[in-house]
Amino acid sequence: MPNFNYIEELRWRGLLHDITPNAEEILTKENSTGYLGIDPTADSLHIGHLVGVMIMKHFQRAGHKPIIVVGGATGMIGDPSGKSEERNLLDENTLRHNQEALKKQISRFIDFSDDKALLVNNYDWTKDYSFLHFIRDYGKHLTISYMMSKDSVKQRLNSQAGISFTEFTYQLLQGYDFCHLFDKHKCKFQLGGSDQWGNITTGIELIRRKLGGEAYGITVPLITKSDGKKFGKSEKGNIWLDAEKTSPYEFYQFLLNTADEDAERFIKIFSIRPLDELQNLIDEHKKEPHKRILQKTLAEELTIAVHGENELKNAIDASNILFGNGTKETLSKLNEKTFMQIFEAVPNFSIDKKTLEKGVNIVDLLSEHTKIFSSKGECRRLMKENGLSVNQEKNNNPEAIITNTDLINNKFILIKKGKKNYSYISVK
RNA sequence: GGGGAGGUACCGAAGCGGUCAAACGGGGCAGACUGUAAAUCUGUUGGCAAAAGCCUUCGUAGGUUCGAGUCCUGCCCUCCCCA
Repeated sequence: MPNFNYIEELRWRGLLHDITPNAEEILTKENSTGYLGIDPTADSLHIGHLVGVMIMKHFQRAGHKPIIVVGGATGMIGDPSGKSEERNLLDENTLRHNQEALKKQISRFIDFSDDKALLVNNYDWTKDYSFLHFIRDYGKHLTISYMMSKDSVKQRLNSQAGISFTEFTYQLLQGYDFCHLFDKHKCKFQLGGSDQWGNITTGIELIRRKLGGEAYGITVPLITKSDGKKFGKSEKGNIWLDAEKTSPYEFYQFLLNTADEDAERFIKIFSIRPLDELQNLIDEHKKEPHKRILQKTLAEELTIAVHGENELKNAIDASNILFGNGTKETLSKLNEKTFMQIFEAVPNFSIDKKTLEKGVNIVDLLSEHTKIFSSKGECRRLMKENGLSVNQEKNNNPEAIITNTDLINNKFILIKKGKKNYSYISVK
C-alpha cells in the first residue's frame, strides 16, 4: 500500500497540471512504477529540472518506484514540443558523458539503492531496433491524423520553420519508450512537464492498442515567476546544479533572491518538509515578510541537497560578508584561504606587484590593467554615481591612486560595482 | 517571375542635406528608499578626453555635395501581395 495519496500531495504543492482518468485511484490502491524523461542536452541539470526530480522524489516517498529515463535516443531526435525550430542533434559520446553526470546529480534526490529506483537510457533499447521493424511494430498503430492533431505538431506545421519527418516521428519514439517500460518494468505512469502531455498520451494510446494495457499520465505546470519570466534563469543564464557552472554561492543567492510573491509557491515545490510545517512557515512569512523566512529556508534546503552542508555554510559566510555590514576590518580579518573560498566564484584579475608598488590610478587599474570595466568612461560614470567600492569602502574620486597599502592580507583588493557585483584583484 | 514595404544603437521606433552620437519607449546599469525585495523617484546608457574637442557608428559598396542616417547607383538581406 502507498504511504500517502501522491496526487493529493502534488495538488497541495501546486505541482499538478493534468492527469488522466483513474490515475489517482490506482496510485492510492497499489504501489506503482512511473517514469520521467530527461533530455541529456548538457552534462548538468539546471534548477528548472528539479521540478521534475522533485515529483519523482515524492513519488518514491509515497512508496512508488521511479524510473528516470535519460533520453539518449530521443535526445538525438529532438522533441518539437515548445520549440520553434529544429534542434541540433547530439552525438553518442556526448550523450553518454552527460548521462553519467546527470545520474550523479539525481542521486542526491532519489534513492537508487536496492532497486528502489532505476535510471535507464532509452538509447539502449532503441539503437539496435531497425527502422523497418519499428515502423512495422509501432508505426502501424497510430494514424497520421492522430499524430498531427498534437499541439506540438500542429504549431510547427503552421509555422515558418515547418517540421521535419524526424521531429514528426518523435512522439512515436517516446511512445515506444513507454511501451517498453510498461512491458519490462510494469511501468504504468509517465510524468512530465505540461508540454509533454501530447507525447504522454501518444504513449498511453500505443500501450492500449498494441499491448492492450492501461497506462496513465500526470503532468506538472510550467513554473513561472511573478514577473512572467521562466523560472530558473538569472541574467547570466541558467542556474546549474554543477558547482563548476554555477557556484554554490550563486546558487544560494539565486534562491535567496526569490520574490515574495513566488516564495510560497516555490517552497511548496522544492521543499520536502511536511505540509503542516510548510504551512507554518508560510504563515510566519506573511506576518513578517522582511525576515524572508521562506527564501532562507528554500535556499538553505536546496543548497544542502545539491551541494551539501559545507558548501551551504560557505555560501552563507560569503553572503554575510558581502551583504551584511562587512567593512574593511572584517575583510582584513579573513585569512587567505577563507577569502579564496568566499570569492571563489567572483571574477578575478591579477596585477604585477611592482606596478602596484609604484601606485596606479584607480580608473587605469580597473579598466586597463584589469577588465573590471570595459571602458574608462564606464568606470568614471559609476564612480560619479557613487557606485564603486574598494575593499567595502565607497570611492568616488577618479584621481585616487591605488598602492600596495590597499591590499588586504598583502594580496587582494576587493572591488564592488554597484550593490552586488564583486571582483577582486590579486598581486602576482 | 511581377508588384509593394523595409533594413537606424541591446530591443522597439522617430529622424526638413548641415544645429545628429542620433528624439521617444522598453531593457540594462547606478543612486535614494528598503528586506541583498517589490513599487516608486532620480541619474545614466558608443570610444578617447577633466573639458573644449576628436574618433568610430544608421544593411553593404560606391557616387553627388563645402557637408549625407537623410539624395543617386550597384549589391546583400527581411517581410507582404499577386502568379
